[in-house]
Amino acid sequence: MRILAVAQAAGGEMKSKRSPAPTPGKSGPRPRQSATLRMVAREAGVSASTVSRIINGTVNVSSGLKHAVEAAIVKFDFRPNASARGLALGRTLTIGVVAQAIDSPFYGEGLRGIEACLRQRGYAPLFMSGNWHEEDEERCMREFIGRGVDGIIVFAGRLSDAKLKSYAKEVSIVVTGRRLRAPGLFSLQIDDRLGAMLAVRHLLNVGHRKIAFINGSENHPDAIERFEGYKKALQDAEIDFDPKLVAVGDWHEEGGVRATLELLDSKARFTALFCVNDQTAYGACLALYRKGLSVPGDVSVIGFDDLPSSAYRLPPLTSVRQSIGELGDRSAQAILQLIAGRRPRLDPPPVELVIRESTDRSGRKG
Amino acid sequence: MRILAVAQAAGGEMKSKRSPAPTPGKSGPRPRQSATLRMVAREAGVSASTVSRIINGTVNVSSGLKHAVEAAIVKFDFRPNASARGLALGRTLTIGVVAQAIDSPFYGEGLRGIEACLRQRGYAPLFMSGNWHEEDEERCMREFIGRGVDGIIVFAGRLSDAKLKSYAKEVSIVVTGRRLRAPGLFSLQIDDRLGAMLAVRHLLNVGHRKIAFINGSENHPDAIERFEGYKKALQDAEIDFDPKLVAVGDWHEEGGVRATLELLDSKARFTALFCVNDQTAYGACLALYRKGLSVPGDVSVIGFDDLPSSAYRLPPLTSVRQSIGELGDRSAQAILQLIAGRRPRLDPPPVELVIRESTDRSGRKG
DNA sequence: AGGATTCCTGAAACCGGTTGCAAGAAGACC
DNA sequence: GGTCTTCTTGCAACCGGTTTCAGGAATCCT
Repeated sequence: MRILAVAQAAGGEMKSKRSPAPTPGKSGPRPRQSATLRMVAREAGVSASTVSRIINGTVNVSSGLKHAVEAAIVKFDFRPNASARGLALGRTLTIGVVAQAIDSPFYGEGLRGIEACLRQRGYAPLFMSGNWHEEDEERCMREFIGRGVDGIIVFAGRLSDAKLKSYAKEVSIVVTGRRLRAPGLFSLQIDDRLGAMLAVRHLLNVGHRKIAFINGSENHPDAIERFEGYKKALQDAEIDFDPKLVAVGDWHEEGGVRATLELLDSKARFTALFCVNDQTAYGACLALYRKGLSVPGDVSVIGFDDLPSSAYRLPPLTSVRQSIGELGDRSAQAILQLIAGRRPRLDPPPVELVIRESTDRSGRKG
Repeated sequence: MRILAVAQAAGGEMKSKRSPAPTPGKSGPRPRQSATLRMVAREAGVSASTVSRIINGTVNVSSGLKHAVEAAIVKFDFRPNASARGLALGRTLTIGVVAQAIDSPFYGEGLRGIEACLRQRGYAPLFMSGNWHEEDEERCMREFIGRGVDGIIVFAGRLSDAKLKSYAKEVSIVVTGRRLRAPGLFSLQIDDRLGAMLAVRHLLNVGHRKIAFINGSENHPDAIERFEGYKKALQDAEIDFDPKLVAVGDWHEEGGVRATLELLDSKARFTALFCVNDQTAYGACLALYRKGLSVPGDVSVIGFDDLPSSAYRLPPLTSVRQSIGELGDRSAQAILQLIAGRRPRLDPPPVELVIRESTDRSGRKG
């Protein structure tokens, strides 16, 4: 009799004291009665632990039971509850990703790389945008930590180094776009300086001497590095740096338009224009077009990033390729290694010049 | 004595039988000893339930305890464990989002709208890409359900209606890009047909009679609707539909290039070109340029989507604006309403023509 | 003042997987 | 056949919040 009672209790037919409604919504969502581990166990006539072990392959189980359990799993279309598993394991198989904007060819490509790599390993990315505000980024970080992500990738973020190091005490972090060393943290940086030098050297090689530069925001690390590269390449060619040939945009098309108009309105003369990124170059081309100048006839234009659509611009844009997708992929690899307790040994993807049709021999205005 | 023992056990100072290592990795990740509810409770000298109630504002708590608890929360920088909460509540405050590609101006904009709306309500989006494969999308759906997302947004997906309806039995679903009714499912569709008609009517208004069309994939619902709109507008203008003026691309720039070259190589003559989306139009412009044709001098080109960068093309592209960000925002609203058990009553954002410089009066070849 | 409410708070039972421990079964060996 | 291993398997105790239930205090009523 007692045994029967126990079996009944274990059977789960018994009513729980708690309200059985899964969610207490007003008119209430649909039932959503997904199968649980114990239901599968009962169906297969084994204990919950056995089912768990079969699913995870933790230890050997006799093939008879195995088949029965597998049949039950299929029958119920059972999928383990991720929250429960996360709670028990202390891992969520989720990686937080902070980007500045999801809609942006630049970030989009990086996120694709991250997602592809993570998914392959059973992880999923949780994305949030920082919207170019440090406070927003910080909110993302706290949200991620609260959600118990296993690691965080900060893709070209603005958080201060100190803040990042501090967060790295709580969770593994990979950050791109800066060089930073700290326990639990790994950084992956494209060689922006070299990329900028490649761009300017190319312009020099085809005969340009008056090369203007449109920067992104002035204090952004990437911007600083690219500006440095620009100056260094000029210096190597023994050309004096002229501050009047520099304007500041905003990393977007609109800033490129504005900065280009500024340059054209100033007395400064130039035959080539190096833009801090492709979107800025798009704006620059439009501004030049509006002023009746042709690219590359009157002014050669070169960008940085080599966004997918740059190959389809009119004219196709010469640019410095930094494989952002690849950078995303490596960031993902790095975070997984970091989580596994290993020290990542990964180089950032290389930069290379992609010559298309927006740059040409020094034009008539030279 | 017994009481003491109990207090000790509740105190948590006692060693657990289980391994205390949070994660059994090889050299082991960092400790990650985040505070728990009970630690906070002990610090404040109250029970765990009281802390939980204060955090959630479930019921009133005397202000003395409240202050003590709040101080303890700050002291430990306590953030409730999302897995545990998800397990207890049966909700994860996470919405799965299936898109075809994260890197794509089109999807990017939609995802931004979704994220902005969800975040505001305390939800976070879990993104996965379907990569234009139905099997991939299905994998996403299963993954999401396994992770216990509270709802899923399928952004312009390929899953069959039947599959979607079936998934909708397990979880709330919002799908864009098709018209579909089912319990637990809500669909939001841009009026593609009308958009296409607006585009073609504009071309007709400025005098074009030979209007070619480049489609996306032939069987995609959006493509079908836009094609229908194209034919309807021609019919309204009493112009015979000519299948030789239709080519098929792939929604991307490359397909636009190929299809345009096909059209040019065929004997068919046309003075205007309506492309199924902006990316296709970008490719078309490049192909025309390669063939020495000017836009809009020789051929007028019009796109669909009005991607942000279309305003910065050379020439700036005339397009049909469908506010994809807005569509994302409304999808997010809809899924939250669905989850709350309410029936969403939302219209898709309107389509409108944005006239720029890639379309002009019928050219010389007319 | 005494009894009936109402309010606050803690103990304990969940949510659904995972896993240490030990008992029982099966196989190995003398 | 008996003893020692080695496997397989179930029980129960976790993971960390949430919530029901009930006890005790405070408040209200006549």
